[in-house]
Amino acid sequence: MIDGASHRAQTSESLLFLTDEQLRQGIEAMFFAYRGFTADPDRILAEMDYGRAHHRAIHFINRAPGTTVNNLLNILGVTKQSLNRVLRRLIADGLVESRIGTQDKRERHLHLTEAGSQLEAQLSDAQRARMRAAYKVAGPEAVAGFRQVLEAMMDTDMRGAYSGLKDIPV
Amino acid sequence: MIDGASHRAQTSESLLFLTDEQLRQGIEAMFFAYRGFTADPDRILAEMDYGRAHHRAIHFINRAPGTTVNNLLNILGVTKQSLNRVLRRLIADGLVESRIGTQDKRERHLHLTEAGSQLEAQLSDAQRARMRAAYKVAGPEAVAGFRQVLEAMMDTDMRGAYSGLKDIPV
DNA sequence: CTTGGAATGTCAACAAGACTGACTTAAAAG
DNA sequence: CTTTTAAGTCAGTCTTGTTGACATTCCAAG
Repeated sequence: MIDGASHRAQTSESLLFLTDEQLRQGIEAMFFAYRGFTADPDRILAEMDYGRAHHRAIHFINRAPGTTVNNLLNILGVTKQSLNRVLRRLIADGLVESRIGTQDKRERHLHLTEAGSQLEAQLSDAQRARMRAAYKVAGPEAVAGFRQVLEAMMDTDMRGAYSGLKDIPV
Repeated sequence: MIDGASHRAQTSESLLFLTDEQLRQGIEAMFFAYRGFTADPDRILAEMDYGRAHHRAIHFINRAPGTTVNNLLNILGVTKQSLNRVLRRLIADGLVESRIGTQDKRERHLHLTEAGSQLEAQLSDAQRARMRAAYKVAGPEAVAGFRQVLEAMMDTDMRGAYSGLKDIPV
């Protein structure tokens, strides 16, 4: 710090976006936006008696085909028992296929079936549509900022999980 | 549209941020960030056997003291039975006070007690701390973009609900 | 080779928090 | 006086999270 004046100027001007009021608005914006974010897939899922948990499983299986149950567990941050109930139903309904690992027979490798892929496409089309509309309205600069804040907000071990990776290292 | 060339330029250059891959990354960033967003309050709540539902009620009662049950219902987007279960407990535990309306005696106006305010402060301090850290890392420009995208992503009837209003008109 | 521990996955039971539907009470509005 | 509105309650269901107990499989140390 070179002098007190520059510090004061920084606190009173360029750091205005860090006031409690600004933060409260950000918190509420996050709450309402997340509701919008899930609203469209939720409607589709409700029609076929699935929930958000099924969506999350389908999404990440599509994203990383052949992923193991354990890997999925770490990404989703739930217990294996909780995930297992969801997977059991998806497998029974013919949306997901569980293949016993060839090298390690304890592992189950998960893949979407044709029907599973179709539902995945339907769900992510809906979710992308809203995201695309929001991005379009806000513009590329805003999108860059959006992504920066989200990245800084998540737990550090999740930082890289969504970028461009084939395998999700958690 | 003036000519095909300018249209092509727009699609291939300035709209690169609207690719499916970009959107997928945004979707996953939203998922992971929301988990971070709720993680700190969740830990505090778990210690006293409360859940996210209690947090939401406490947050919005603090935000709009004297709000009616019906108003809260519209903000939270749950059924009155669901909200009632949460409010009953908060009132029994002495965190929330329910005052019969003076003008319209059918209405119940909700206020935080001293103990309720203390918990609210504890929860929002934790949540603001993470938000503040993220804002600080990303910087004011990014924050502006973050807010723009979130606003565009929420349902239109929720747009104004979090800005600077005393009463939340839903 | 065997055995014990670690990893993986399954089954059962329970709790929170959402939902619907039916109903009551009290007060306001017509 | 009748209807509508605001709030609350009771009962039952569903999703999705939790623990605990258990089976299977792999691997490494003895």
